[in-house]
Amino acid sequence: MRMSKMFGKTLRNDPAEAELASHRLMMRAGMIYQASAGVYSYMPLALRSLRKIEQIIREEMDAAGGQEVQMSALQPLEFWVESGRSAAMGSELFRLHDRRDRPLVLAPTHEELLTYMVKANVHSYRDLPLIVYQIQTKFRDEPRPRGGLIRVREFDMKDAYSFDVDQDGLDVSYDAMAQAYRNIFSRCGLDTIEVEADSGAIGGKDSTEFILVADAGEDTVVICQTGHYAANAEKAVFAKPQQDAEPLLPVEEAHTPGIKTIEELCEYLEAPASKTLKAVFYMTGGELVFVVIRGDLEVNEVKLSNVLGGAPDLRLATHEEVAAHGLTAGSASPIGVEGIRIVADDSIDMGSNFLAGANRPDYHFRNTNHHRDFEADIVDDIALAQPGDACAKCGMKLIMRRGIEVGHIFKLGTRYSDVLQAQYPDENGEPHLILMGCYGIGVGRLLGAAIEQNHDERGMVLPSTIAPYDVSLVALNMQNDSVAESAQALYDELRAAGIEVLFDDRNESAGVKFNDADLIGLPVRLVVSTRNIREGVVEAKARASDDAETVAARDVIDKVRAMLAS
RNA sequence: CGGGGUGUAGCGCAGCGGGAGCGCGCCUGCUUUGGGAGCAGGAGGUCGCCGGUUCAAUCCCGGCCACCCCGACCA
Repeated sequence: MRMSKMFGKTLRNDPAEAELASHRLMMRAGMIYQASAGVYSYMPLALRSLRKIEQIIREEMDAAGGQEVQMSALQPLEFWVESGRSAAMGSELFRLHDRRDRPLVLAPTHEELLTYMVKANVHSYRDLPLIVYQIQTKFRDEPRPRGGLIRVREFDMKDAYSFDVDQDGLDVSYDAMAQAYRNIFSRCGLDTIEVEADSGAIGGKDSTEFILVADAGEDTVVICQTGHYAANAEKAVFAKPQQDAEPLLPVEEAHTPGIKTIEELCEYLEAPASKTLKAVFYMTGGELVFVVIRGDLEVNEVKLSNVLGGAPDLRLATHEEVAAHGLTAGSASPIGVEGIRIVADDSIDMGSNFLAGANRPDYHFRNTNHHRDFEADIVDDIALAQPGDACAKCGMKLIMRRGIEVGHIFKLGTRYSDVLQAQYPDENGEPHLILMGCYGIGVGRLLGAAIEQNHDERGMVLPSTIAPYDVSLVALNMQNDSVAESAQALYDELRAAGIEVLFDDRNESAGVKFNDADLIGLPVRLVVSTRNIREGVVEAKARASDDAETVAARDVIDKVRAMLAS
């Protein structure tokens, strides 16, 4: 490609709107054009990278036995009502009506439609297992798109879906997909970690996220220093500090004037936070939920939502809502509370004789104990892991990192086959529900994440496998006939050798060309100049390196190939 | 949806009750060519939209919209 003709110009100023490096650099390089919040068009440079990423994905999916399809993005709302996800996805689902006023959606993902397609085409256990995948545009009306391609409303995604006769088969498909994912990210030049994850609105049980560690990431992951355990903070478990059991003591009331927080209580009564019970109030679907957790821990709202069976619109209750139920925020405890669901973290059973609110202002109880003094309706792990907590597996300290979720794989089980009645007959003609898995990669997000992980102060430093071209061919002084001729000859020669070249044939100064080459960040830069021609050489430099070297003109192809391979 | 911020030329920004500007980019010509060149000339704007105040509004007031950031939410 001749840069003088390329659609997409570089900018000399950073666009003010872009904060993330990947967003800023893609804007500056003229790779993307924003139409609306979280809606981007891809210019040629970005599209070439995306096509390369797609091709890598396609090869690995095919190698794992996948068959590619393309499904309709426009779907009847009916599919989503039947699966129950119209309600579950709420306003995240783009909805529209056709001219006959029939309700439609722009598909945010394709489990429902593909399940119907499988019902129509899988008639026997002999047709299973089956892995089907698609690479296409999906739509989600995100509450807050951000970060360029990192979080968008219209996006390209690879989704694969597996269909198996039983759990063992699902496990095999899931493991095959996990390995394909490792291959894909590795081939794209990305360092990812695998973490246990919450499955959210997709549903299902086991799920693993592939996270690219980056400060700009939206997700927080919890990692054991040993490397044996890693999980999304939404899901992460940890070893809660144990306390020796004590003989149960009688409840006593303590005067605690003006004391409202755990911190104040601990100071006033000279007790550790782990000897207190904290009351936190949430609202979900109009119901107030009383949450109790040991004072040294915090509530994990995703875990809380899950133990409540998927609490819609879960949020902290306001002081007014708490007061309306006759409770006293700041000195509340579950003792004597009736008619309100009480959800407890299992930490309240780790220890005894806790300090807790007395349900009237300025008083607390000493020596409260679960079962003896109150009974929780649900007891489960609803605690949030914090940096420095102990790993549940080995006891080593957990650390926290920010990361970008580039892939997520789920064991859906019968979540969709049950509600949509996708069955197969076994050898005896007996019907069984098909076991499903689904496996997603955000293609555009992967490009953004790749740039997030591979850039310096001058621009992108793209992995060779996903760079839009292999080589920046920089001709210094195109006005000079010998430079123009020899650059053109090298351009032709490189292309004939199957090397993809972005030829900077513009009539720009050396500085502009070098800076643009650094910005776009192709793996190899070749320089043709009068100086080099005089010596019969071409200068070659890897984008990732500070050092350039000169090579004889006849050795350039071999040199470029070697640099691309390294 | 809550909080904060910004809307003036392609990009970055200044301005201010009465002439719409600067830097970069763009066009023409000449010179220049190893890290964002020089000189000369030039093009480009419903100052986000609607309404109000005023003799007069880009500027003041009100409403709306859009975009960005934090949070909520979310694959």
